[in-house]
Amino acid sequence: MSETPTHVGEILEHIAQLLELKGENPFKIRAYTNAARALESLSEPIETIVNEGRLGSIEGIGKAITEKVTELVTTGKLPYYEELKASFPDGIFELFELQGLGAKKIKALHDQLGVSSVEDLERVCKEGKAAELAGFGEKTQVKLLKAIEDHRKHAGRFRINVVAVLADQLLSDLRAHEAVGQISEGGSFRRRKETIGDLDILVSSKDPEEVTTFFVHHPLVEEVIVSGPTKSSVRLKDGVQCDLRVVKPEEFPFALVYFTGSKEHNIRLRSRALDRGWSLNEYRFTVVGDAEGAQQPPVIHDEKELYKSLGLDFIPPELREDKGEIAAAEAGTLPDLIEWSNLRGTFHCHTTASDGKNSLIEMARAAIDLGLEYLGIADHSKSSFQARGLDASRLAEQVAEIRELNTSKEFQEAGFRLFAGTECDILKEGDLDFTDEVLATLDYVVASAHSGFTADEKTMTERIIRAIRNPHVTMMGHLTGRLLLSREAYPVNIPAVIEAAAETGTIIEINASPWRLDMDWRWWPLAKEKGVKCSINPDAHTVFGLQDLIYGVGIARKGWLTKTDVVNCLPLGKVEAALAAKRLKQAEE
DNA sequence: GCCGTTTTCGGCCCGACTGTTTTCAGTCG
Repeated sequence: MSETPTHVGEILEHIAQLLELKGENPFKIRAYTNAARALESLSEPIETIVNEGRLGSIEGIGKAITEKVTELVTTGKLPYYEELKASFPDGIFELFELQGLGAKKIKALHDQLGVSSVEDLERVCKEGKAAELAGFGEKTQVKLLKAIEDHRKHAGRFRINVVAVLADQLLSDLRAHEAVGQISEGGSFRRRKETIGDLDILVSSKDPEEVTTFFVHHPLVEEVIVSGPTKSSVRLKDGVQCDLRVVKPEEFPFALVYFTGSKEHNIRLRSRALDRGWSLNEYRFTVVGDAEGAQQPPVIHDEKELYKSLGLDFIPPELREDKGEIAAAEAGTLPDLIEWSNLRGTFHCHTTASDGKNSLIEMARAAIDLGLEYLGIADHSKSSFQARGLDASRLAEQVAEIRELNTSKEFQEAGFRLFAGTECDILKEGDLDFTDEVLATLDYVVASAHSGFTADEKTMTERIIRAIRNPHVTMMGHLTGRLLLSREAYPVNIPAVIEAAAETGTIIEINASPWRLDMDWRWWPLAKEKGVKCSINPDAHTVFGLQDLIYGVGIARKGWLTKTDVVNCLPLGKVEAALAAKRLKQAEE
């Protein structure tokens, strides 16, 4: 069983928590936390890095942690961790997930009341014992019970579409308020992460209390968690937590950078500021040390000027993940990221022929309304029984219908075109659900796996690569099969798949459904480096589903992609050749 | 435990809010 990066990262995170419980040096604790983060943002298998002895060259991983991770990856065990863990029960880690509960309090609860799980904590709180501990009180006890309830009700994160709806409403209502000056979303939502923990909103105002009052009384707010003069937290409908910060107008750019994060990105900016003799916080630059000789920081009006003052080009929020964006901004080599307006069409949509809710013509008209020049239809193939997958004859009927529609006056006048495709199941062994003769009648083919998810990594990878080697497979659909917050990805060696895609000229999809956002943004820089093209596909099952494309654009941006990396930025006149390129190439070879 | 051109010691990002205190510790982001 191989150690996934997340698994190793999780163990380092646990070590940090255990050291905290033991009251260790805070900086040692931070070192483990930093190392855990560093490993979680890797874009290649950790085994490779360990085997090639490159672990120590990752920033935040030094001699001691290199040894421990190497031991863990090569032997599957880490005695140091086992020993630390021996003094505390396994349930202790879940306690760290409760709001308002940290290491100090967990330790007090454990040592004095024998609390070793969330259930234990619930019991001692109900018995009134928690309130008797030093530093605890009645209010703390009530808050802990509430935290347990919240944890059970809405543990975890939210898909981006859930947060987007709330954000749109709140931002537009706040924007209309007279006391609100500048306003922006922040946090992981602004960075367009695949899932969002909470929604951050930043406002500038000369009357912070007025804005805060308006905010905590907004109809979407179900509960106020904390509320101070400049900072408040509420629980919205659907359980999403939302934090509002109100700052002075001149503080806004500093606060916006600060609250957009990521934390790692901010730490880099701060140390860059220190190099220039300035301390950077969420409000301003301050000259540090003996001001003699230190240069005065410039006056900052917006984020762009802030980055410029640190010798950097403006870094789009999606890139602020400490994955090389600072170095690129310094060198002036940041990519010109793809934008929504660059999309000219899209592929991989469903209709009522399989499991979609709208007909062919309804989907086409919705695409025209969105301003698209073309739409690729890819209904399920016959093995997807549950989705009413099409067999060869139903597919042939649909192809005929598409060809017919393309000659219609309506399409001609709109300069619009449908492409006939399929979302063809990858069967066991990597065979496809249609014969090559059938596939050859289509404009393009999306190949996806919808079954056999329990196969091991080697089998799954071979299956997918075999499908990729078929000359008719234009693009790979939702590469890992993950359903965010619901179903884990099946194991697949992504670098190997990227390699095969590069070799064969196979496109890889960004499935833009907020449930998938697959292939993950962390892999796109590698794919781009290898020359693999991307297609941003909505996997739409309704006319509204086409709008999910916007989330796919966010993920493409996070993956450093430009419009030249994305095939559906090509105009109608050129995209056909891009779809045919692989078949031609393989025919020549 | 990590890091480094003031480099092998002595730093390590910084501030808001809450509750329990009576000036501050704990937690969070």
